[in-house]
Amino acid sequence: MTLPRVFFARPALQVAEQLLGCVLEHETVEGLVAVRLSEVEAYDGEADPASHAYRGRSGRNAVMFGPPGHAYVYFTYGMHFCVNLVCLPEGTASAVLLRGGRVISGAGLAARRRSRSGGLVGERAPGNGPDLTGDSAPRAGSAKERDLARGPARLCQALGITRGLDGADVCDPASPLRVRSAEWDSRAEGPLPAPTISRGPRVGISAAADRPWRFWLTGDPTVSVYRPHAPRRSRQKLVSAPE
DNA sequence: CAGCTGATTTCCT
DNA sequence: GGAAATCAGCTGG
Repeated sequence: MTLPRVFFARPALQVAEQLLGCVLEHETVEGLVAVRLSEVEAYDGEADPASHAYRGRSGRNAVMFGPPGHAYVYFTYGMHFCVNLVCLPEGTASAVLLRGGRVISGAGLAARRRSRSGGLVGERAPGNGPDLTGDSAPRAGSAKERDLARGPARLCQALGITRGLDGADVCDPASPLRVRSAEWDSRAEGPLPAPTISRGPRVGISAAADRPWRFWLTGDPTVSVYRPHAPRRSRQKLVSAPE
């Protein structure tokens, strides 16, 4: 079932841990792709130096200050999208970044989107030329299948998530983008036993890098590799050198 | 396999 | 002006 809004009306740390194993799905005219979440990170809004909301509200992050259970989608590095789910009541800005998962439905469509160069290529009009990449799913257990939604930008690409979905209500079963609870064990009348969860520092951030606010399913191959923040030498300006 | 670099644009200082 | 919650491709060991 679709996760109720009260699920998200809690601190991001709690929501993050319980989102593991839940399923994010996006339905478009192209079809449905569903991803079982294996890796997430909590961001504590204005109290968290690593959060986009740390310096207050802006055009980009406005959705984070809204009601819980909505998607905050941002664009970064000039080419990638990443998706968060907003937590806590309206007026606060915490959220959970979805960093990785396993594609459990629509793997063929996901693979097609992932191989479209760039990932920024706008929605192609239906019938706008043949799709040369084929529509067969990657071989089960292959590296390609594992990498379909491994990493926040790849997850968005596999699901076809762009800025157009910023603000989407993931608690509405009629929404194109929604989140289902982890599989239900009908025999035990409860959620399946939680797999082992690991936690550690968040990936690729410079501020508050010590807070262990990243959660993942222990041993799951669809969890992205940890990478500490690495400052990069700014690129030489492209100007003809004098003399 | 680890490590580095280019791509490319939005956002904030 | 510069860094960014990233990724893919290439290099060298």
